[in-house]
Amino acid sequence: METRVAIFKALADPARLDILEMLSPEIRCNCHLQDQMDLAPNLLSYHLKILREAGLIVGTKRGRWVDYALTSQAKDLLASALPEGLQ
Amino acid sequence: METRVAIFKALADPARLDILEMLSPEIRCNCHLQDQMDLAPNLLSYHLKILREAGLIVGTKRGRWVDYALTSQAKDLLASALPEGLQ
DNA sequence: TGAACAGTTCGAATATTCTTGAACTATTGT
DNA sequence: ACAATAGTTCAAGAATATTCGAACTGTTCA
Repeated sequence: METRVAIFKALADPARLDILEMLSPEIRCNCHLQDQMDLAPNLLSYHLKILREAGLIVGTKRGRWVDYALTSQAKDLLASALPEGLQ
Repeated sequence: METRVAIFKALADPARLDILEMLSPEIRCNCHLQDQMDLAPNLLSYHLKILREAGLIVGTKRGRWVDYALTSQAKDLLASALPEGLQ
């Protein structure tokens, strides 16, 4: 149940929805998100962390940068978090 | 965009997920929810209001009671709120 | 009419989340 | 080694959301 709530909390923020849009379906380095989003770098990190902890995205280091992408289970995770009647 | 966020905020709470489950797909009077949920009546009202304002449920008065049901658009609303890659 | 009941609304207290600024880690290039 | 850069973490304050208790509206039934 906690997982379900964490997923919806993760989605319940404009900045995080924007991030998810940018990762759909492409992989983006943090630096690219940074350029597009007009957010302080630490705030961007904060939002990325929440999405990561919800299991929706994953980041892999590449030199100085981090590439973020939707996880392969993101779709399923979300689907199974939805209440019965809304699927 | 505000609508999208409101929908996910509405889903981001255990009590509200429980309520939605109970309304899937049946119509339930507030009194039934009350019996099942071990929540103070005013708190239940609070959560119902948030779901109502997000457009997910609708309440119709019947005598002293109120029957709650998922709205006909609930599913579509949610679908169109999801980010591209998670549909 | 008036008492009992179902549900909602209000204001204040509490808890949670978001934002800010500064300090920190790790990598690159000189 | 040093300076510069990309990104993260931390502590605090600000903004929101949730909870609690009490008061309120409207309906039923005697």
